[in-house]
Parts: sequence; C-alpha cells; structure tokens
Amino acid sequence: MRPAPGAKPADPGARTSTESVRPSRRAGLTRGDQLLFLTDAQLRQGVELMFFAYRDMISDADKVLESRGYGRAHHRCLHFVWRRPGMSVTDLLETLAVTKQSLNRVLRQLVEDGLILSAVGAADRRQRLLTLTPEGETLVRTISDAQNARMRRVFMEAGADAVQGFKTVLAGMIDEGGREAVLALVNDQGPS
Amino acid sequence: MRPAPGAKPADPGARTSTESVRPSRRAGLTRGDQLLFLTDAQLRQGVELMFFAYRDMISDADKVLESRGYGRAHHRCLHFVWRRPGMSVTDLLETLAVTKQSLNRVLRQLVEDGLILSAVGAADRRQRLLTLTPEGETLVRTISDAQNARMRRVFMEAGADAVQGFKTVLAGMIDEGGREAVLALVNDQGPS
DNA sequence: CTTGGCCAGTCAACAAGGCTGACATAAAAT
DNA sequence: ATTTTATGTCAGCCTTGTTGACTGGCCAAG
Repeated sequence: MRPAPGAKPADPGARTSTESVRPSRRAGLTRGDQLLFLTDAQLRQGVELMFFAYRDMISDADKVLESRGYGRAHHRCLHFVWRRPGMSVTDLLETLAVTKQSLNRVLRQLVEDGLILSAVGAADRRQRLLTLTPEGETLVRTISDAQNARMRRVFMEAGADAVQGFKTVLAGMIDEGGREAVLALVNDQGPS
Repeated sequence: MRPAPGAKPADPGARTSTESVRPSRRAGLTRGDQLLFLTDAQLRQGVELMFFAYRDMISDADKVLESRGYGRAHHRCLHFVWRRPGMSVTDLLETLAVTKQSLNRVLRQLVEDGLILSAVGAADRRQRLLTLTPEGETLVRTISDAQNARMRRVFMEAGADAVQGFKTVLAGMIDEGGREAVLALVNDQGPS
C-alpha cells in the first residue's frame, strides 16, 4: 500500500522463492559503508512488502481475537500492559499513539471483563497503574504463540544475517523523535 | 493528530508460554545454513518492530492524504490501480484482501472525484476496468515521494546487506497461498 | 431460445475504533 | 490558593471494515 513511483530496472536478486531484489551496486554514491544504488522501484518494493507482510502477520492475531469478540485495539492494550506491568494510562497512551478517548473505551472493557487490573498509584494517586490478571495473561500468551509460529518459521528460513538486516532496517524506519524510547521498550526483556 | 481510522495495529506478539522463566533459554538448534538461537524474546522483538515501523511509515502518507480528505483505503486503491492499470474490481479486491463492499465505497468516491476511471470491460462487460486519471496519478506520486524519502534514508543508513535481509524476511512473512502472486506484483516494474 | 445458475459489481445498514471538543475530578505542584 | 497534571466520560463525527440483498451480464442445459 504505499506507493512509490517507479523508475527503472531492477535486478531481481533472489533469495526466497520468487525474489527479493538485490540493490544493484554500482559506482555512484558511496554512503558510509555500502554502495547503494537506490532506484524508486526498489524503494517502492520495500514499502509494498511492508504492507503485505504486516497484513498477513496481523491476521494470526485476528483469528484468536475474533473468537473472543475483541479487536486489535484490545490486543495492543493487553500486549503492552503485559510487557510493562504497572504502566500508567499515560504511558500506554504514548506507546500506542492514540487519543485517550479511544484508549479509554477499550481499556474500560478490558477492566470490566477482568483481563486488566487498574490500581491507584502509590506514589502518585492520580495515576492508574495497569497490570494483567491471570486471565488477561492467558489471552496474551495465546495470541503471542500464534504469531510466534510465523516469525519462527520465517527467521529460520531467512537465516541470522537476514534477520539482523530486517531488524536494522525496521529500527531505522521508526520516527527519530521517540526512537530511542521505542527501542528501549522493544529490547527490554520484561518480566516474561 | 491523526485521522486514521481503520488503522491497523500490529500486534505484539511474544513468547510462548514459558511463564516466568527468564528468556535465557537457548535450545541450541542448528538449522541448515545458520546457527539461530531463536528465543521467544527475539521473535517478540520482530513483531514489535513491525508494529512501530509500519505505524511510522504510514504516517508519511497520512499527512498527504489528510489535506485531501482521503484515508488509507483511498491510497491503497490509487496505488494498486497505478501499479496495474486496467485491473478489474475483483483483481483489486484480491490484492487488498478486503470485502468488495468496503472497496466499492472508496472506489466510487475516487471515480466521482475524477481520480480513477472505471471502464466497462471489452471481453466481459460485467467487469469494470480501472485506470488512473492524470490527476489521480499526480496524487499517487506525491504520496510516493513522501514515503520514498523515509525509505531512501533508511536503506542508505542500513546498507545493502541489511536491505537484502529486510526484503527476504518480509517476503517470507507473506501467507504462502498467494505469496507468489504478491511477489510477482511487487517485483513487477509496471508502467512507472 | 429460454431459463436457471453463476459471477461482477452496487447499494443499504451496521459496527469497530479512530478523532475532536468540552467537562469533571482529584491530586500534585507552585 | 491557584495552576497544572492525570484520568475519566459524554457527545458526535469519520473512515473503513462487515453481512445481506439486489441488478445485470455471461453461459450452458433443456
């Protein structure tokens, strides 16, 4: 879904079944470590691959959520509360980058359904510190397992170097303001 | 600040159910080409990075769309019609993986606004073959340019090998049924 | 040739989950 | 005492997903 105007030829690299585009390296711009000759078509491919891969990855979670009557918004809440037990509503708001009204609607449901606990903060009593109930954790883990199956297979097939490149590029795509905080969260082991 | 309605969040996924065990589990499996120690935490990182990177990548397109009063669904239509001029509604439906009713609403708007042309098929008169008007193409290119700026910077910084790995992993994440068709579209130079 | 089945596309109605704005309250900060 | 911060909530709108019912073209069997 995201476009990119095209340019010229490409050279199909080939790695997976059909291919994956090998950036042609030619004498052109040297940029730090690599000689990358980036055509618009190559950039477009990156954007389109993100669209399709993301779309299919999410479908794994959707299947589990569907049976419980929840949507993706519920999953996002559950996931991050699981990753950062005791986080405040504001923390969650910033992580998700949505408005508090949107979040609150979903959060209220999860608390009512007994998947999330909302406790008044000890230090700052205005805050509501969020944690998962055992039932909430069970659901999160069920969804995770479904998604991990896909990731594990792909990572195995692609190999360690490809996985490293994958993570490097994705990290670079995150908005600079806030990238550090996001990467800190992602890299945090958390209480698993 | 973001008009995004049907956004799609990714979902965080994460470990299997090892419960409160520190993720130091490395069942050293060697697998063909690489030594990959895939802990649940590593898989979770992949899923979370997809969520954040996708979210921020899309925001580039959102900014352009916002000013015209369109949403992501409009962009997806315009993009793929641009990539495959003359495609039928059914073709587009399959590419986007949404219901035809959802698509039709958006498509109707774009036709009314003069961004897309809908022509009765010559061979099968039930079909409506879609193409972009010059105005539609202008919009698509504007959005592409915005997204390409991000991708170009990231690809440059990451280097050719990382980009290769990135594309390999994403290709592998696409659902197997239909993966070939998707990769064929992605790799098609089209009439850019 | 007509009729019934199937397929492409359209229209109608509803739900999820984004958004903004206005307000209320409690607690912390000044 | 006043202001700021953290949170919750109501109302209302928009995009975009869904299911169901319907139109009209294509085609093949009777």
